[in-house]
Amino acid sequence: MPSIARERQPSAKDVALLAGVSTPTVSRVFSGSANVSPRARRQVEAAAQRLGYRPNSLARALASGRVTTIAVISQNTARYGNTTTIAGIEEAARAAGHPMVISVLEGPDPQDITRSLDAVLSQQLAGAIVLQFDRAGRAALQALPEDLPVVAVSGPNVPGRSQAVFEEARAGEEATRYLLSLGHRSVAFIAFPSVGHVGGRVAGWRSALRSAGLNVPPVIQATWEARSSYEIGRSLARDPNTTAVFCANDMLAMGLISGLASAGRRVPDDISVIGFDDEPIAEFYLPPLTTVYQDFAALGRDAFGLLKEHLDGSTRARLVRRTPTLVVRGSAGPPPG
Amino acid sequence: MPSIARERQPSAKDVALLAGVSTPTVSRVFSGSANVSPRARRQVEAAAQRLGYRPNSLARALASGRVTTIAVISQNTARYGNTTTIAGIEEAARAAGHPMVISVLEGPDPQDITRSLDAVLSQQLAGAIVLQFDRAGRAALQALPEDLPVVAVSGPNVPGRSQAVFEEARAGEEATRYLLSLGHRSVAFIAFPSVGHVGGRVAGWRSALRSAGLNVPPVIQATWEARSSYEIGRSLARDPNTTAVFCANDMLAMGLISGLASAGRRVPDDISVIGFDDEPIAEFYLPPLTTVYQDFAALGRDAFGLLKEHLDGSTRARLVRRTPTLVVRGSAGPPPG
DNA sequence: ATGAAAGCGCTAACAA
DNA sequence: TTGTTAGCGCTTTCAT
Repeated sequence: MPSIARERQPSAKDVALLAGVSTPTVSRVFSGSANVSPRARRQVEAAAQRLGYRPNSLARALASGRVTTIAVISQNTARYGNTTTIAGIEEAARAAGHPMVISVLEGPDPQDITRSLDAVLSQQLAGAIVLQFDRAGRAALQALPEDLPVVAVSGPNVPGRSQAVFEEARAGEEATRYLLSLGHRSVAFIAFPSVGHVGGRVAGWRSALRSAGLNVPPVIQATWEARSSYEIGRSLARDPNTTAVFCANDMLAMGLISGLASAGRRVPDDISVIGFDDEPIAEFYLPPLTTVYQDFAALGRDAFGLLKEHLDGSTRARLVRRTPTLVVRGSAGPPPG
Repeated sequence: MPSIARERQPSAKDVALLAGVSTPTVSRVFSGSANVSPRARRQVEAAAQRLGYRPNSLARALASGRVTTIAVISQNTARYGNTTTIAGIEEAARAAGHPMVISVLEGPDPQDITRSLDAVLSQQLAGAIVLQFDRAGRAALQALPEDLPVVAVSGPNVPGRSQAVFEEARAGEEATRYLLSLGHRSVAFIAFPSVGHVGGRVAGWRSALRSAGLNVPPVIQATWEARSSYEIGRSLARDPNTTAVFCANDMLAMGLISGLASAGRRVPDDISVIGFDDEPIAEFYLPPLTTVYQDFAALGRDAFGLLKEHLDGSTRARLVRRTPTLVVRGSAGPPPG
């Protein structure tokens, strides 16, 4: 465990000495206590300024038992949804004065989880936000101490914990119905790896198909990589029965369209494709992607808001929902012929 | 500054009591000291296990004066390059046992910088990595204490500090020469907002044009948003003289192509476009984007490696370079006619 | 190899 | 309003 010792920073004692007061007074000034004479306050502030004093937050947390650091626990931080959600959390946390550490889970195995969590828990957290976009998130959620304030983001329901989610099922239904309304007789679904439950998007797709009295075809399984749906596109190109595909996210939708194109099939003329997420690039894809917008940054802010309620003493688990919205652009149209 | 008090966690004292040893012995066991009898070690480990003891890293850092947390300082965390670089840093830091906090700069104004930095510096950092993809990074770099181990990533040269960079100029030159070799008589350049110095990509573009004895047209200024290059595309569509465009990143390239398409101009038939970064989607864009690959994750790992050298005692500032590589796909071809 | 004592920089409880 | 004293949970001497 490496580290280096650096030039000593000024302490409250140094400031106290220079200001001609005691350390607790310095402490009072910096913790915003009212009970300080204007004179003492002035002197302390001047001294602190001169020395470049900054309270040591470690010592502070240790002495007071109050800790403000929150952790964001996630398996992948680079994918669009994760990234944007984390940025939303960070923004809200920063505004509320909470430092944020990021803890990346190496995988869904119990050992990985335990190791990652041990590392972050030794840090004395005020609370944690767990991203359940991946499978590891679920496992982590269960391994976290009961009495630690925790909020889950997305994923399956977590009894007893606050949670911020999108109403994916509704959106999935809407997207599927939209495709149906265009005249398609069936809609295929391409899924990314399951998060350990029936995702809302799939559920919505199924239910829309069923309410329309249609058969529910088997889910087409992809990975998280656009390449996987590219390959799927190449084989789907040979299947004249498939006229509409609903993809679990934009990356898969774009990979699919690209694969389709490489096999000579055009979107939306030959086949319609809908994505999910509305990544910034979706609007500028060719064709512009019809997709479902989700405000990930707001989801992240929601999550922090929920955590904050617990930090402020609430013990009630709350569920906050956000509604994704269908964005109609150019990748879906009527079936050919 | 909110926070909550939770159930007391077991301390070294509790473990010591249960194990029938003193606290220092517990400390020795957990800090991997050799001078512990096998018997004591066993008892301590058993007791710790039973109590679920985890050393308090705050107290540890405070008592030892050794601190391991590193900070990543950046203005934007959501853009592709930033995200991926941060993931690379995180990966390397995690492997080396260093917790990582993320500190987002609100803007390039001195007050913003000071505020953000104060918050993160009060946390007793072992070191920091500053992302200079944005302007704020530069300012932050200068505001950081001299004696804090710091490494800069990308951006202009920083005397006295270690730095991990891409050889952008070389790559920019190569991309431009490639366009020229296709038969284009000139190449336009679309830039994102300047980071306060002449970016390597622009420099490379200029130098390639000059060596070919060509005029250097004015840089076309865009924002970070694809929409801005989309608009540029719409107006460029009316200009028959422009047959090749080099974009400072893939987002701008895709926005441009989309804008061009909306005005009826096709890529690469009517006009050639090259991007920079090779985002995962670039390969699946239509047309597949010819671009310059940069291994951001490796850049992040490089940066941490550099920081680690300083944490291990080195005071020598080192520069680590990585070579981007041209990836030829379908968005650039010979000029029309 | 181990324990007693001191101290990291701060805040809390109390007294004045 | 202010200072004194004690203590947060750990590590570090320094004895033994």
